Amino acid sequence: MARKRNANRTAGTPTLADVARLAGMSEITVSRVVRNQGPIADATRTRVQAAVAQLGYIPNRAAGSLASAASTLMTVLLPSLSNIVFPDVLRGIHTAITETAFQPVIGVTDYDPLIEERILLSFLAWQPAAVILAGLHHTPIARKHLEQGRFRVAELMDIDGDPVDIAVGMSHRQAGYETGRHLIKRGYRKFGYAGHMLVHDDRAKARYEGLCSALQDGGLSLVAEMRSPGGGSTIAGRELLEKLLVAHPDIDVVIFPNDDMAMGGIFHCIHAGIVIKERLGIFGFNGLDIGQAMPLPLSTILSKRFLIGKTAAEKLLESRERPAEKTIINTGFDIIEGATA
Amino acid sequence: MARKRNANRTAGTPTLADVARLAGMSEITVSRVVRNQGPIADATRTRVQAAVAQLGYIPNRAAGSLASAASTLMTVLLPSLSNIVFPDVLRGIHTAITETAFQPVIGVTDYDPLIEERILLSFLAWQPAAVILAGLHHTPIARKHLEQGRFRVAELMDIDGDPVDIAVGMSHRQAGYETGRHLIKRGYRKFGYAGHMLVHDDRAKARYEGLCSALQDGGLSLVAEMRSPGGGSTIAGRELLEKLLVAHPDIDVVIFPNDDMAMGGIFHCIHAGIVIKERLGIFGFNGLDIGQAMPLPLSTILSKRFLIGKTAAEKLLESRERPAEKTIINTGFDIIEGATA
DNA sequence: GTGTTTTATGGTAGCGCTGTCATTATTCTT
DNA sequence: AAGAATAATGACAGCGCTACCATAAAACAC
Repeated sequence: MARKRNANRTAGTPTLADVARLAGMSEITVSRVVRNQGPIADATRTRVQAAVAQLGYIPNRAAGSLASAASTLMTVLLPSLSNIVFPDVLRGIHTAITETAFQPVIGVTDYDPLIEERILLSFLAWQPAAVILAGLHHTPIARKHLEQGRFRVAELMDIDGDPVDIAVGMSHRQAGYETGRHLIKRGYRKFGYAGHMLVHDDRAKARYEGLCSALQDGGLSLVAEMRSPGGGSTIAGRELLEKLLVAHPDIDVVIFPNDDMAMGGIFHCIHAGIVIKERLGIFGFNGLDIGQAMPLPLSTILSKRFLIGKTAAEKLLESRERPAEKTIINTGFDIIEGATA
Repeated sequence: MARKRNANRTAGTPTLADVARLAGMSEITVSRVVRNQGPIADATRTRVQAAVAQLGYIPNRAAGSLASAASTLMTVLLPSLSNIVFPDVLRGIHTAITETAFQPVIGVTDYDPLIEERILLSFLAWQPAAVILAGLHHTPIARKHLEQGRFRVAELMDIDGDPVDIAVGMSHRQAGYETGRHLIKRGYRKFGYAGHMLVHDDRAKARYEGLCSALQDGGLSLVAEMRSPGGGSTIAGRELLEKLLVAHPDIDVVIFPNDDMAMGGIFHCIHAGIVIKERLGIFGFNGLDIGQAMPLPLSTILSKRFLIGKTAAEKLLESRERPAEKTIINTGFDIIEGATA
């Protein structure tokens, strides 16, 4: 009767007790061997491992997490998967944790703090060992949980602000500013901006503001500005630049919020016979490989997405505890001069 | 004494018992309300929900999974994150499950069945509700676990083979074959292939074989073939085409295993002043947006990656049980005529 | 009005593992 | 050689939840 429930559940799936019985050891010893924890005699280890292999034992992590009040899960909340930036970050995270026991659970927030909050709470139900999210801007409730939780927190991409524990990324404001200065130095004077309408893309916004402030410091300002109602795709960039040039034929350089859109801009120029760089400069952001493989390599800023993900995950692995003090890691950025501006 | 352990663990984190006490109900009733399961009087539900909100109760999924021998986790194993194809699939999966209780745990296999096996086993420790992986080719051990596990299985991308439960994808062999037929119809006769050396990319291989067999059926064969030692990037495609043309200047069309490489090929042609389509046809695979945004839209095959992910996840959500019989869903593909071949 | 089903709730016993505290054998000090 | 430290193992309770069975009240059948 007592076994009935078990019979219907696990139906032969071996447990620690089964392994212990076969190896002639206590459960706790088997547990220690499996977790590679505490002092174990070589002979014991060998015997247990043989029993594990023979039974094909797979530890039950739900039971383990419950007993130890900690899991091996790492919550990763990303704004989007359409934008290659975030798969790159995820790849970096994955590279760092691939040889560890950590397993990433991922959520996509669509750049919406409320969705982020909802997903975060649902993921906290697993008592994750760490939480990685993008940006420094979260809802008050999310922020409270991040600060009080029994897990480490890394906030990626952005470092202009006050992190919970660890921030890894770059200053997007500064990147925008440097973009402006670079283009002014190149001799451009009539600046256009071809953006998108992703309201919650705080980082694109910060770059935009940095750009404007560089122009201002140089005695200039944007002479034209448009935003694509769709997302920030290549097609959107292409169509938007066409419109922008109809409305403002006098601009001599256009800044796009990302490389995808900038490449759309290039394609429009090729199509319309506009001489890139001389007649119209084009500048992107991200430093995608494909932009650098073009006949005219795109002028842009290299954001180190893979490095950001990898660094953050490595930092989180360093300790089991929450860090005593906040850390900000600036991975920086590189201006890629390219041939389009 | 008995409380000591608890004190050090959860330190105030409210449990079901706390909610039950506050609401004046039994734990099981609270559990039912939280899970939205079984008949509950409206008044009870309201009272419980108020208590949940007041305490900020977050259910402990580890305990829940242990008790019910089932989790809300969905294991997703992808070959790579560098290739945009898989983030697209993941996006589709995410779209399908975003309003459900499922949470994706992802692993990256690097196209290696042994890594896939290792990650699969480590993820099975969570008793996932479903497993999604790419391709139909797995190690015998992995296959055994997939067949015997208490979860549903979907194998994505490929349908040329024998699935465990559900396969969602397209026939890559057929796609390769159609590519060959299409190009022959277009008048091309001297075929070159510019591939990569990802040994485990079974699908690229299947397309290659389909292509060869179409050529054979048309009384033709590849006159030139090279493989880039690196991955399948745009840069690789650009450099490879240059080399291929040096060795075989007579070819009149080149097929690439993906759009990224094909775009590299286009960039080489633009750079070298080769008239695309007339002098040299170029054909890719995937139908990426960026290829269609180019001045000469890339001739390619649209693989429906997002749809594959979404369909698979939806199918998995349909039932809690393993399906009685195997299902193969062909999402098909579209030839995009483009302007490059 | 009696029997039967349905609705709403609760008691209890685990799920499979690990933290805590003991216990015994072994090695090291001086 | 006696005491102290270390290495190796085990007993046992309990983590927070849900499956299972039971019960009581309400609704329904005839």
